[in-house]
Amino acid sequence: MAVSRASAGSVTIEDVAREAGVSRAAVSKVIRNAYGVSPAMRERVTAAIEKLGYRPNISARGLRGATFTLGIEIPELSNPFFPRLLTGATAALSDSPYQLIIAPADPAHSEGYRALQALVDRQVDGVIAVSPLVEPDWLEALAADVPVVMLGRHDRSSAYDTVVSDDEGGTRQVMRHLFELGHRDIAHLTCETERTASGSGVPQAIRLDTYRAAMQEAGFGDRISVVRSLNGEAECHRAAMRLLTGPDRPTAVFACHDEPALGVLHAIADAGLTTGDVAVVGYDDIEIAAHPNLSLTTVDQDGERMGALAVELLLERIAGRAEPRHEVIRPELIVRSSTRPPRPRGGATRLGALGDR
Amino acid sequence: MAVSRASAGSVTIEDVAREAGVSRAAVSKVIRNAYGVSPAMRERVTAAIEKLGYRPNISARGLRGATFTLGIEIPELSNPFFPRLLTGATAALSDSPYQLIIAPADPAHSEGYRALQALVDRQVDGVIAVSPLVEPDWLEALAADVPVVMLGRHDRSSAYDTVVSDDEGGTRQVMRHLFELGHRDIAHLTCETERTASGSGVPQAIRLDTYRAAMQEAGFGDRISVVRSLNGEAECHRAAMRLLTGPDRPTAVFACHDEPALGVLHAIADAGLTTGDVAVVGYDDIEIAAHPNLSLTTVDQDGERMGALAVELLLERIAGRAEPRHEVIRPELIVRSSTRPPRPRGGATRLGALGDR
DNA sequence: CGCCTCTTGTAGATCGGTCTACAACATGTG
DNA sequence: CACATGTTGTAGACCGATCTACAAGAGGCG
Repeated sequence: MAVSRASAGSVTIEDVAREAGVSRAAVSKVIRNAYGVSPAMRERVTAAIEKLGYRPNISARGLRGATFTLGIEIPELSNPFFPRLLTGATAALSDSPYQLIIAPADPAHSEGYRALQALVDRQVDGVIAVSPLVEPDWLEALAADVPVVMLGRHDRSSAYDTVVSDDEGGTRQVMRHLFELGHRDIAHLTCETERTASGSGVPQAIRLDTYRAAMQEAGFGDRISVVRSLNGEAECHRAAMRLLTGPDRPTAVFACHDEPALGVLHAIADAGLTTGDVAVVGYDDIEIAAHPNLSLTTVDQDGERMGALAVELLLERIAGRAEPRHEVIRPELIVRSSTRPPRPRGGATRLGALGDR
Repeated sequence: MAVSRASAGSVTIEDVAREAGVSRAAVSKVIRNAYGVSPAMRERVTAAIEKLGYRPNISARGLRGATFTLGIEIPELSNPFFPRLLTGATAALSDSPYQLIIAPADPAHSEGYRALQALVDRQVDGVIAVSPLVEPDWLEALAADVPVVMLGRHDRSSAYDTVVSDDEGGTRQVMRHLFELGHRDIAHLTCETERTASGSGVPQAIRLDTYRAAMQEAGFGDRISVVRSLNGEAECHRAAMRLLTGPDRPTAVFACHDEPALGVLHAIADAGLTTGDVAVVGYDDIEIAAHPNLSLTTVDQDGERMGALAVELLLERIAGRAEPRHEVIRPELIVRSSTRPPRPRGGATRLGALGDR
């Protein structure tokens, strides 16, 4: 283990300077790779640092210069999509001097606000925000203080950069796939209303709007069926159960992301049905979706890429870029066995009807 | 939103003091709730803080006093068990002045070391370490600097507290359950060797040792079969495939945690078998294990409780406790449909053999 | 040789808080 | 009334770095 002795009590820059027989400023220059250092001095200072196991105190550093810390704020880590973002972000930083720290957004408190504030209070050099619910205005004010990259929301601002997936495109792929299989009674399972206000820029809102538009355009406007549910597997399961045992059982359910989709699969099993009876599509392509026992058709968002891209943009901002950048990732439909053609129920007329579109 | 304007440029304690017409020290006293503040002064200072939207700079604070920040280091967030810890820890802090920050352990770098160092460098008031692989000595040195709680490893030290699950007890429950169902050819799927060295205190090592002991004690010592695999679903799947298609197919597989167990279920499906042919047991009870399409028998570790307990111990340490505390959580076997009695294969003799134990 | 420039190193202010020591004043007590 | 005690507020050192301004010395050039 070539790991330095755990910060050894507290060796300060003063100690290093004494050991090397130079001034504090000299040591500072060496560790910052600043101008005005002779090879001889660098040598001696480096040796002293090594010998004493010196590590700069980031708090002290933060008072004047950079902390080499990037903060990322994440809601509900229980959703397996978010760790994908983190994996990408961490990997993108692995050879840089920057360290990523994560602040979990406690849902009990005002969602992302507290966590983002906490990061800024700690003098991070930049923040990545994943919270879908913080107000754009507030975020803009934040961006005046510190570089900000917003992940996964579609509103644009010149104050901060964004990385989003093309949610409309992804949803279009889902709907086309279901239409091509012959589905027309397609329900959409999404979150409670406040999160999906049209125009809010939240991915779920765009998926919902696109679902509606696609149904309209395909001539199935009268079959639009939107079911809302609170977060959590149990809640989604309950909502799905109502949907499946209700009077107008759809032949396919498109869930706003994979977790509710798994809840639908759960309900399908409980209702004694199979995905042959009711097709299911999710969104995100979380790892477990590929498991043969679930085999969920879904949309891959490449969270790793999004995380890495967010870090990249943030580092550019820190390096001085002022013009905003807004990156869009192309999602990809992954077809698995949870989507099959609808079973003919009331005769073959329906399939025929689709044929003459 | 009663959220203060995003740190508003940078209002310092100086500004607040001027606004309230008092000294910096007075403001400091108010925000720290220190002794020697009259109600009148408190009033004026509080008003000034409110008016200016002042937020203390944590870096500056860290230079002398506390940062009210707890750090937790987590390996591989992709494993859904770890978010459970975080949920518990976050919830335990939701009404305290402390903020949790997470440092992901980049597997590319020397696992937990870098992340733990990063936290200490940032002057956290205490750290929770989840890394199973950092050396106890190193951790002890760390604990000399800052309060430490080690989560999930069984070695004890007087320098730091620990929170662990009773892995031996959990494994005993698993083995008893399998024996009672009639299984004797039970294989154990675990991680690569370095992680499971006996006596290392790593949970996987204890589960392995207990598996071996239980098999011996039941008289099946000659049927002990340990399969090793790297981390990751794909790797586990491959290892499981070898096991299932090999000459001595076991009737049950006990995996060291849920992710490899899901890999085994995957392999079982691929091999055209069912859990009627090969029973599967996992460990951790991650959320998806309860899904009817998987229905994995596993051991619940109550990660939320462990996380909350770790925070509790850490706060005690910070408050001054010096004697170590070592908490043990009792795990609980959750029986689902992935474990059924073995199918009689070579006649009924085997079941008979079990009977005369 | 005198002057100019470039390199190398240092002194000391500064960042925004905390905390100790102490001054000023009020109150209680013999 | 003199003195001890308690309360309330302030001044200023201090934490550990960064960073500006500048001094000292080396080398180049007419």
